[in-house]
Amino acid sequence: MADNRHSQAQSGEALLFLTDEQLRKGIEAMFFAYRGFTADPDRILAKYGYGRAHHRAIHFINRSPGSTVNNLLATLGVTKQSLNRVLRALVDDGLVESRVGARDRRERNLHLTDEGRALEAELSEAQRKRMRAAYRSAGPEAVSGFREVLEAMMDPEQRRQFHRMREANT
Amino acid sequence: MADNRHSQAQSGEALLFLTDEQLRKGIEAMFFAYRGFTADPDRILAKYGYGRAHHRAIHFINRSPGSTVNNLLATLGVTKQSLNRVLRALVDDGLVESRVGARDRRERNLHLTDEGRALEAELSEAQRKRMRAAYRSAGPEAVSGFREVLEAMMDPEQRRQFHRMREANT
DNA sequence: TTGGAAAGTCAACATCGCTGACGTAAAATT
DNA sequence: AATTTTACGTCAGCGATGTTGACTTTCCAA
Repeated sequence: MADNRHSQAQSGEALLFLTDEQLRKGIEAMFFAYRGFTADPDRILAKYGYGRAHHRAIHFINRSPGSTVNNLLATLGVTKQSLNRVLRALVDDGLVESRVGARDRRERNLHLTDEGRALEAELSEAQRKRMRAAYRSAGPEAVSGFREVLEAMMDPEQRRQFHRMREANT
Repeated sequence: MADNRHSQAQSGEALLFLTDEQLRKGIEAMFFAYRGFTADPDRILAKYGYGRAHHRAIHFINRSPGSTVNNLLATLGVTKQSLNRVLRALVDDGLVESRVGARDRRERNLHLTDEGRALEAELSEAQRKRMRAAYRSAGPEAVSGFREVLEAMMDPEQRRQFHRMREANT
């Protein structure tokens, strides 16, 4: 139960990366890396009195300008009450604009203001800087593998969201 | 500012993975993948009325049995007050044992009880199952790249913790 | 023997998830 | 035209998890 005994017996080296010990190291790597991943934005957000929830909202509004609240809800995977609290703060502070939908007036189309874009840029640059350094040090092939494994770790629903994001490029 | 214009000019394809767009995709992949990464444990923890903080404590106590509270604090990167609340719940519920240190009686050596080990196994198996599936689908070379990039993303302090963990194997 | 480290505790607070309930407006359906 | 559904906003309350600050107890070591 503690160790994956198949790996050695079944096909030797080829499956060594599937031992329980290797999997545990992967789990721990995710834990520590995610801490690094959020560290820089967290420091910036603290300056403005925001949290990670605000960052995520800002990120995806910037990513898909004009998107509706419901879309954002699905992307973020939180309740509307939770998102509303965050969104209200951003709108009140003038970082996000909420426009009544043209086609369907029940909908609200979300956009970043200039001020919102400025914060997005600050957050994004810090995060990209770390990613760039990690990518550069690991090299293109490692990056490709990194992306493959991450994608395989997502739930199907999350993977759909992830790919939908790819199409939403301007 | 919006796009990394060097990449094409400087050395063509070789640096395409460092465009801002590629970096953004990496950032989003981390976000969505981490959600998948924690989804299974979260469901299990909810059954017992625990959260992620309990999971992390259980994981690292299992990983380094007999470790002190201070060690755990450094690994988890939280305050002792925050950890204490979690640890107290686990001790009260009989999942963790806190033994007075033999050499230094101020210290507390933390161990999982049989019940604690049972929950650890349940959580760990769920998480490893997902990792195993992701690793298998991506292949050994991808896994190697995955690990390289994750490690490069950590803060130096976190990387030290990460490697220290490697040595702590029984 | 006294200073300080390690651990525990209490209080208060903030972020950010959640559920439940309710209201309004607009679109869709019957 | 009346009803139902959808989209959004909001209030109230709760829970997990992080924080700072202050204080006590224990006990090693200079």
